[in-house]
Amino acid sequence: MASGTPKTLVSTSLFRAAIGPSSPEPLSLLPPIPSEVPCSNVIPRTRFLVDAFLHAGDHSISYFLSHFHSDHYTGLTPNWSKGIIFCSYITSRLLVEVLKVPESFVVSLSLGEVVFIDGCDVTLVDANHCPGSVQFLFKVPVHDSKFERYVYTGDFRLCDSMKAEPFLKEFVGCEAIFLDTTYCNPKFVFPSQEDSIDYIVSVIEKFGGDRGASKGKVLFLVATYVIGKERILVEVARRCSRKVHVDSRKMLILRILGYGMSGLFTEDASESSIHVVGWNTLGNTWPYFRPDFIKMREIMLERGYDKVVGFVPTGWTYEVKRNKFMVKTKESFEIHLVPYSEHSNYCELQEFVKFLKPRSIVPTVSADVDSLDSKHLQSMQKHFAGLVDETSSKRDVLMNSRRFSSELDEMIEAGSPQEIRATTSIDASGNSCTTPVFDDLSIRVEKSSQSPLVNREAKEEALQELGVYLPAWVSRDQMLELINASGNDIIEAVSSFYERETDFFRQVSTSTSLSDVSASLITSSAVSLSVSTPANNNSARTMNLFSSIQNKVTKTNHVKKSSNPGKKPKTVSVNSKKKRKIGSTPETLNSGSGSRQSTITSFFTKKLPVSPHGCGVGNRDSPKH
DNA sequence: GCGATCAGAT
DNA sequence: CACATCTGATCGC
Repeated sequence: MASGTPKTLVSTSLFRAAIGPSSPEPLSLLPPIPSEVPCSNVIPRTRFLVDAFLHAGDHSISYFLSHFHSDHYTGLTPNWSKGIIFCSYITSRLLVEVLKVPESFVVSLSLGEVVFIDGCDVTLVDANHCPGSVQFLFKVPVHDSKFERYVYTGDFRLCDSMKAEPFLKEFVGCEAIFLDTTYCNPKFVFPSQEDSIDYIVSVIEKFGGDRGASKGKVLFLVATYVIGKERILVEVARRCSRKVHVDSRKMLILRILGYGMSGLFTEDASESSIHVVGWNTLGNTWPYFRPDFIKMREIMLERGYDKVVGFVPTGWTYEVKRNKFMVKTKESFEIHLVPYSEHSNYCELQEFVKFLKPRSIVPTVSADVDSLDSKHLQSMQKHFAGLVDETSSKRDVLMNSRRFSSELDEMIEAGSPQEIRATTSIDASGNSCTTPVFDDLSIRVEKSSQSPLVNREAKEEALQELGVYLPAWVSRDQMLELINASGNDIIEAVSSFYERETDFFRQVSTSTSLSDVSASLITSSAVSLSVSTPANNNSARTMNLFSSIQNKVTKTNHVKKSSNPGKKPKTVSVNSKKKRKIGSTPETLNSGSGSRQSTITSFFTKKLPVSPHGCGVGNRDSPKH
């Protein structure tokens, strides 16, 4: 199929082709989209579902997958038959070869190519997340030859090339952006990927010399998960001029990703002293990073080295110090926590929104609509400023939403003298997504005739802003101090606050037993910041940042002591975890017999024919219609 | 027994 | 809670 000319695809016809002569009903006659499908996964005015395969059903026949991470593709099985899955080429290969999704249901689209699907123009642009990750641009017709434009970022990390992307530019001022809000909080300020890679390379080179053969004394370990953060490996291999050792699992994935012939990787451990290890090999990251020096020693002895230097590239860290990388050391082991992220950080999210100037924002992360009841929502909205809780996903959604909308006040734009005012509208829970227009979690940004912000109100604004991100017990005076000390830089202020908290937590946690931690934390947090904690605040409220840690600790202890070995005492209301009935399609087309969730593990346990030069897999042409 | 889904661990 | 993944238990037929 020639490239260049825009393709025209109609999902229904593809679907028919895929499932045979018994054609489905016209789109308009499909059943309504069930209300339990989160709005953050449905493109308004369409039947398009994005990254929502657990919600697949008769109501939709066009599905989109932004990237190949399990939390986005769950629901896809070898028996998939509910509709066409649109994704990037790399993702399509992974779907077919790893998950064994029937190839006839997978359609890969090229980046930057406008495709006509079910009456809508759809374009893929790179998401700079993991290999194969894309953002979807939907141009949905409404009436009078007008369109609504939607950007679905999937998981993404902003980069310069993204802002230069012409297709994305055409979506400036779009109706809504479905945004990856994973790190939508100023406390997450991590450096650019380049800086992080620079750091890793510099550490490796600091130890210099012993490259190549088995004589190497220093073993370097890089923790990654199955797919993602390959750029670190590629860059390290390239810039350190040596191969990176991976096991056969990782190598198979890398082949599918197109690195098979790069010569950057080897399965022969003796060829390299830089080895890739599994995500949890070097330690656990929760609730704070605890290195596993025992395992490191095992690996060191096993592989015949004298010293081990590990890298854990993670975006999830309480380490908020900028330009500083945490290093854990013991004997001949050291682990570098490198704040490497494949999600956009707070500043980048701001920048992206500023760039796109959307009319509304729909958070796609932590938007657990099922568990958001209207009462809770409304009360949170009402007491919003005081209810910020870093650890609550429900609140995060609101907070981030709110955050963005107020952010828009400043960001949206420059030239325009008119103020843009944001309103967060939260509907009653019964709101159905059948007409997938915005409700629940989306924020409408509307024009208003109010006067612009007056300068002298700036301080107050900043204060409120800051209040959103700090625990409720921080006093107004303290916030003022933080603001002043940071030169009115909100992010700096939040950052320095959490820096102190984190430092303190670390001190305490290394010098006391677990059961003492929570008590110490409460006391010392108050002390360290000279906070006059209101007596009527309960402790959970008081210890905001670490409340979850605290809960975890106490809960764990409690469980151990109490007679409740099997089950974790959940306080979540039963009905909030209602079972969602996925519409089971009567058409059990092509379903052979061996139907079972194909996992990556099962993929790897099979012996795949490996081509002589390790490049045979995944080299086919894109399965165009 | 089997597949789909969830809870928990890693 | 959680950057993602996998195992085993449980649910439902």
